Amino acid sequence: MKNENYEIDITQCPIAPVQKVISGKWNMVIIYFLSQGVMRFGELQRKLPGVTQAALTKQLRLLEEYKMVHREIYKQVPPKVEYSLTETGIKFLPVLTALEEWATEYQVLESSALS
Amino acid sequence: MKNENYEIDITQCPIAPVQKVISGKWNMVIIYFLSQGVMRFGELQRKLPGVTQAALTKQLRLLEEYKMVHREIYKQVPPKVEYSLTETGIKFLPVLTALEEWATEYQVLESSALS
DNA sequence: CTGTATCCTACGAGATACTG
DNA sequence: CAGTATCTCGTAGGATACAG
Repeated sequence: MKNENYEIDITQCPIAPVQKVISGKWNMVIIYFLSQGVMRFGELQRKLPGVTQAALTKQLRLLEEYKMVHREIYKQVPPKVEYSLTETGIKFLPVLTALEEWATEYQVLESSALS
Repeated sequence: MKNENYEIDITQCPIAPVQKVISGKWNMVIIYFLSQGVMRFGELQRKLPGVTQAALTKQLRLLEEYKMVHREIYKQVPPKVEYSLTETGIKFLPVLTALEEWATEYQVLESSALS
């Protein structure tokens, strides 16, 4: 009961199955920041202006489910939770780097060639 | 009136501004298929099982706006429209390749390490 | 501090029917 | 063939309040 409702099953396109991982408003941004090191919930939230606790939590749970991020809970008061990339998440970084490079170029285009 | 309503403006994360380009259910898949060559509307639709004309059209218009795809209209009856990647779109391919590689590995994980 | 639990709204995207 | 025009629905994601 995890991807039964996900109708994209195209054998012709290898990226279709992982489309959900890269979608989502904050996914990539979260991964980006986590690539710089382990972070606590609050830290992460402060990095993402405009995200609400509820939204951030939901996104993190998703990324956890996708095995992208690891959640380390410290049993203490006040609570402390640290997020970090998993092996799979780390293997994803080349994608992020490529995207980052492209984004930089793209921005140049946007400010020159576009209206 | 194009990104005024797009509140992510984080200077700290370079990929935030292009997040919209990679989101969307079909964007990446479309780019993937267009990377294999110029395609007509109908061809593209047949490649994407489950997509409706309305949805595909909308996505293509978006990708056009993002300067990712080029739309070539042949003034004739019946109409013929060909879609292809722009320069920006082609520069994006490394990202797609990286994602593709990762996706392949990821699939392996999903079928072995996951329940 | 790090969450849940609701409520609410905007938007993506499918279904369907119609046009040049 | 390649679109538009509506309608509808599900869901992502914001606001807010409360909890351990």
